[in-house]
Amino acid sequence: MVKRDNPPALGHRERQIMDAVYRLGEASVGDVLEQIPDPPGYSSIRKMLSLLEHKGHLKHRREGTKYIYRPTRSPESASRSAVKHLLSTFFAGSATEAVNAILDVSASQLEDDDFARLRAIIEQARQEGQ
Amino acid sequence: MVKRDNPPALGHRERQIMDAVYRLGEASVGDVLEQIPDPPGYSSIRKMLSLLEHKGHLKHRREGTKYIYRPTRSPESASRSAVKHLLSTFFAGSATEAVNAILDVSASQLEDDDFARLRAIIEQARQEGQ
DNA sequence: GCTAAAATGCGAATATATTCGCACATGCGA
DNA sequence: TCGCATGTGCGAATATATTCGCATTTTAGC
Repeated sequence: MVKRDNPPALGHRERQIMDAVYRLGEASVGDVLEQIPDPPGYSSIRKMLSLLEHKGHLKHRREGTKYIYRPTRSPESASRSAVKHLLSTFFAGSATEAVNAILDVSASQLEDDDFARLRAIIEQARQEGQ
Repeated sequence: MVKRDNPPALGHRERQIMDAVYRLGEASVGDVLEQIPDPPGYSSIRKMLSLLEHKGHLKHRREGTKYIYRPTRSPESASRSAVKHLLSTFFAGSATEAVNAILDVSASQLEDDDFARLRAIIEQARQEGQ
């Protein structure tokens, strides 16, 4: 009844698991399990990981008796996409609005050093952008 | 066979549609349709919207003959969550790293005004954070 | 070599999400 | 008033995602 050509998109758990792996850099089944709130059983995480590998989002290596998974896509690439998506969804593409929102969320935890670093980052971007 | 207590999470299309509505602020079926790449039929979008309303994520009002949907959660609240999630997933919670990534992504489109604004934002955050 | 512990492979049940078609309502111009 | 264009309501088929249990494999120690 329906055509279905496009690459299948990720479900909610799949995204949770991918996020966990990105957060950790690389992860075993147990590592992922610990990252997920209200987690399903060990078996389910395992299944999901191998499914994600099958779909091409993860790869694994063996370490001793267990599998260690990591994303096939680099963190840089993935985060770049996530940032773009965030900007376009909530900030009309405006970098300044997005930065403002980030600082709102985390201003209370920043030290003088961080603000100095931020100024430097902006200055560098200004020079590179021209 | 399985327990199921928790609030059901959003699927891929559901998220796409919520994102579209946030991007637009408010949207009719057709508006959403235009926002989605490789979109399903009009009927499907419609179904999804009413489902999302049923789940409590959207509400609608009537405008002439059509429905206009908007999120029940404020853009501020939703974007704050999205920002936190982005930070923790890709930047180990570091605001400076996140800002750096944003500027990487959009430095080429920024004007002098924007950089001035960024400096002001940082300065303001620095003062508020103390 | 045998056993327990810790992992994986895989089948298969179940829950959810996603898709659409058909019927009905409404507004509008011929 | 009739018929078309544009909308909604809703049922129901289908596709996907999610869950888990059982069998098998592998490692380490006795």
